[in-house]
Amino acid sequence: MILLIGQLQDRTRHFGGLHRGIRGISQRMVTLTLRQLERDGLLTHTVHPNFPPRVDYELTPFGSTLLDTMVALGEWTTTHRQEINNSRHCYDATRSPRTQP
Amino acid sequence: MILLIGQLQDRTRHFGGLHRGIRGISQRMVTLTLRQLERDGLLTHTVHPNFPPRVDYELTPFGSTLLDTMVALGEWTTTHRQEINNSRHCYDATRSPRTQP
DNA sequence: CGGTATCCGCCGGGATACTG
DNA sequence: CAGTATCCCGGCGGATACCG
Repeated sequence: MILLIGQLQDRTRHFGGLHRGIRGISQRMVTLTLRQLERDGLLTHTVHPNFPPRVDYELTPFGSTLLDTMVALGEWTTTHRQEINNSRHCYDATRSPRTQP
Repeated sequence: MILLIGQLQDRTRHFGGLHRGIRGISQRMVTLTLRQLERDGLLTHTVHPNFPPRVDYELTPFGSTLLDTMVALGEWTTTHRQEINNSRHCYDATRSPRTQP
C-alpha cells in the first residue's frame, strides 16, 4: 500500500503499470488496495470506456497530504533495511542456538 | 506498533504503562511487538533484577531515526480520521444500496 | 509485575478461472 | 486490459492459564 502510493506520487498511472511496478503482489491485492484507498478518498479511479480499456488512478489533493509522510517512510525502510537485517541476524544468533541442552 | 513507538517517543517506559497506554490490545501483543522492535534494533529492553520486577523500554538512536516519520504518520491519521470516515460513508452509501434489483 | 505457553477462530492474501 | 468470483491455507492476534 505504501508502495502503491509511492508509485502514484507524481503522475497518473494505469492498472497494469501499478501491478507490474510492485514485485510479488497478486492482481487481486492491487485491486483491493486501490478500492480501499479510493474509499478513503485518497485517490480517484477513472474508467475510460474505450478499447482496450484504460483505467487511470490518481491521487486526490487529500491523498497528496499523505505523500510526504509515505515517501519519507518508504525512504527510511530502503535506507535502513540492511541495518535492520543485521540487527535481526545478531539477535537471532544470540538466542536460537540455545536449542541444545 | 505505531502506537508503541509513539509512546516511547520522549521517555523510557515500563511494560505496564505501555500496555495500559493502548486500548484494546492484549498483553501478548505488546510483548510480541516489543520483541520484534527489539530484534530490529529499534529499542532496548532492560531488566532490573529487583523486586517488584521493573523492565524499561527505550528507543535506541537508530529507533529515533524513525520517530519523526512515525509521529508525522500518527498525527496525520488523527487529524484526518474524520475526513476519511466521511469519505467512507459516502462511498458506501453510493454502492451498498444496490442490493435491491 | 512481566512475562511465556497453548489453544483456536478469523481473515489477509495467493492461485486460479471466468467476464466485459 | 481490468477487473470479479471462489477456494484455501498460514499466521495474526485474542483468551486463558501458568511461572519467577
